[in-house]
Amino acid sequence: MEDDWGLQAVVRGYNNNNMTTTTTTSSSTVTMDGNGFSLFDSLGLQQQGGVDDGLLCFPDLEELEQLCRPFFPNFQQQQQQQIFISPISSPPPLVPQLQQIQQQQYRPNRSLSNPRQKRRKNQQKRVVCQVPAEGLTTDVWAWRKYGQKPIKGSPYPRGYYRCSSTKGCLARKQVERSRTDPAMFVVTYTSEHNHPVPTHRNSLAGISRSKPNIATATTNDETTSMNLSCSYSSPSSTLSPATPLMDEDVLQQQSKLQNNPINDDDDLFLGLEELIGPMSFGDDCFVDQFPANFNWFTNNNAATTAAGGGS
DNA sequence: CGTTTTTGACCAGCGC
DNA sequence: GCGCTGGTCAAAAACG
Repeated sequence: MEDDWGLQAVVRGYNNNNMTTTTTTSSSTVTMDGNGFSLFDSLGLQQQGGVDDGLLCFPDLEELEQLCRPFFPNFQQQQQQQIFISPISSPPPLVPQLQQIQQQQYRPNRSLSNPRQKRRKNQQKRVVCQVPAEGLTTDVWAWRKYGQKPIKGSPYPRGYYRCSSTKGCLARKQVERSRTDPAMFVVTYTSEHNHPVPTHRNSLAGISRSKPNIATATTNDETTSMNLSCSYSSPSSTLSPATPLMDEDVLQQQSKLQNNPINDDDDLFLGLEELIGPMSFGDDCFVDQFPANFNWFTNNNAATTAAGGGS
């Protein structure tokens, strides 16, 4: 697995350095630049630089605003604000309204009464986040890998993850290395969490299935495994994919993290919950919950203001 | 024992 | 209709 970037047991969020987030609907996409972007500022752009894989901009401001409005009753006011979100926190919460929409549109779980159903691909809404390799870190959600596929046109396979916090949670996450910039990873979220943020990790047993040498824990030459059994508490607890991006520092960092497991996570979880509320992330339109001038900060110390969407 | 990753197989969407 | 492609399932193995 030396080159298997497919996330290991749990993919836990991001460090938001240079993170770019894109919300995609059937017809449009919103790209959020992690360096303090203005969502609406970006709307005028035809194409977001630095975002590969064909990400587009949201062409319809009104559509976006309508999506946002249910989540931001004071939407206009919030456009004047800046909301800081901790790098240890997950992307924004999910809104009930969108949850309903999503559940109506997409029920991929074959275990449900219906046989496997797929929403038409071109109608899927999703959020695409582009994060640096070292930005793939912790997330309040627990993700379980359920598949990996090579993607045509890309030398890197795509890993498929689902939320493992709660049975029946439809949240999905896809992670693949950027084709144009192997140092970056494209994380795509679909569907939504149907449960609050987990406060304990007892459902996450086995997340730290780290192997003695992560750098060797790969199965695919073209992929890199990201060890994500890291603590949430450190702003530097960013784990990059094993190789080839793995460098000495990261390996040491991972080693430390593995030797210093998640004892403190509960406190952090609670802190997160207080900070951001019982958010849900994974619906097609999470990003829509951000106010227009949302800034995604990478500095842990800056993350003191509740992100939009909390309860 | 409960959880995870791995991975081949299956299935549906889509383009031709 | 056919083939390609992407997304998911599920069995087996591994881990704590």
